[in-house]
Amino acid sequence: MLSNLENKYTNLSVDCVIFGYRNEQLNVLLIKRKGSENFSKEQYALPGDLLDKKDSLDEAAEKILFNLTHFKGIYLEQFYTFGAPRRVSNKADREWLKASRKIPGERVITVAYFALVKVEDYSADYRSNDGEISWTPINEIPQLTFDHNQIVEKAHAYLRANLIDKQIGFELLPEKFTLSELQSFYETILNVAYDKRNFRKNIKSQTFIKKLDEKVEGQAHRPARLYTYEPDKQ
Amino acid sequence: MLSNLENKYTNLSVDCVIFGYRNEQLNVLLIKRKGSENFSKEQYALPGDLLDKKDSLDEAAEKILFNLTHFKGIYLEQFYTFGAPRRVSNKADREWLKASRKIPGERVITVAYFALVKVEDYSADYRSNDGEISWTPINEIPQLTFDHNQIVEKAHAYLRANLIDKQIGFELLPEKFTLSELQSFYETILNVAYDKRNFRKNIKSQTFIKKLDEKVEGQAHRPARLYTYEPDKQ
DNA sequence: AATGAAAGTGTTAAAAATACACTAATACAG
DNA sequence: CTGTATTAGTGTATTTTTAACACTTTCATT
Repeated sequence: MLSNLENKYTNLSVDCVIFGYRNEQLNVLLIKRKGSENFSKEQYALPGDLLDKKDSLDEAAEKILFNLTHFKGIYLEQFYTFGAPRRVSNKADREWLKASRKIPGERVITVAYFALVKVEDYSADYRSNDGEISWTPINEIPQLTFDHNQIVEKAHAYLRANLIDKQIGFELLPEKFTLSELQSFYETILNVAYDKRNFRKNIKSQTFIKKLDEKVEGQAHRPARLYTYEPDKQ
Repeated sequence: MLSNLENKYTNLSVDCVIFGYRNEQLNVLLIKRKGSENFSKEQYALPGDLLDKKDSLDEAAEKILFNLTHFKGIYLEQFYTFGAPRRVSNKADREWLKASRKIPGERVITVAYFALVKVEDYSADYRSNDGEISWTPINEIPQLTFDHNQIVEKAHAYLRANLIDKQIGFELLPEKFTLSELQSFYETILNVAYDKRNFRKNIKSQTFIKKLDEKVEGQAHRPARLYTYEPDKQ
């Protein structure tokens, strides 16, 4: 089910770094490409596609995301455009390009997007046309095709830099969370440690975090109160 | 002296929002296009060009900047890529494209850069191939071609958001400045007011602002001490 | 010598950030 | 049903940072 080349730019693509939080770790969605006739080794890549001539950049990113997750309305933001002339340089990358719908040899400029999904909402059943997709902890990311490692790195830096100010962390957390979970989440992603009482004092001063009348059940210790994120309207 | 079309992408350009600080105001460098045969009204635009197939994005931006200012080593940063399919939509823009080296009708995606120059270093004698260039106060920017107004707006927001944290303000100020100038500079760009004593106390606690043994001369009042910016090495 | 004009300076109060240790609620094992 | 293990939840005192506020100094000009 290859795309019609005529409708696509051959030198412009959109790639997505899709973050999810699971098992107390930040994860990235990667595609495992199957080996081709000419090139049998497996390779990992970011989900992406050549830009359709009809689409805006945002639309292209939304489509990539929808094709993988069948979700709409996910947090999505453009963060950087990569275009070194020798992006497509190594042999394996060229082989794969030859075997796929892209034109080998030409330099491709890619507009990189940054998506945040709540993994528990996400059904991992979907497969990309390009291969299997899987969550990979950010610290265990293998060598990726092209300059995708560099793209992930920049996305990661962007996430950290904006996690608190832009309140985007809540796009990664489930609807309902305990304060311990929230603290551990920030600590993991920012690689810092917070004092429990100060953290909670701080959270309680923020109007956009609402205490619910619900508690976690079924744990062999004191049940934790649940909270939810409600962005301030105005 | 039109560029050779064969060496350029027809659907990818780089545009620069070049900021300067003069007359106590933030200014942007604009190009005034002369009217063409078919279209006589003057138009203003950001400096930019189609991407050369050999250049990286950063190199392309450097070239645009060098052609205008004959300076190298200027602060330059990519900040966003614009690519709505209908970017090139209005009649005037199409006329100009037809009259210039670009291909009319095709959608152009532009990678926007953000440059900061010290205007007193900059010789305004140079002319672009596209027309006269001139500093324009940010509050007096006319309607620009394509979506350039939107690009300027986003660059402006980016400048404000990063002015203090990234210490980029010093790229706009002269080498030596007084604390009153520095205060007024921040107040102008951020549209805030600072208390003089608190501002100075704050500045003096920052290691990267060095007091010089020099004072401003020739003013009919107490001469102000000069300071300079020295980024912390490490 | 007097005037005008901007430069320069310190203290106090309020707010925010930090450090720190015990009690409470539940499931489970015995 | 009692005790234990485990995580949730809570308050106060100290330090640091930010904010408010008005007068004196230094020069050029008349």
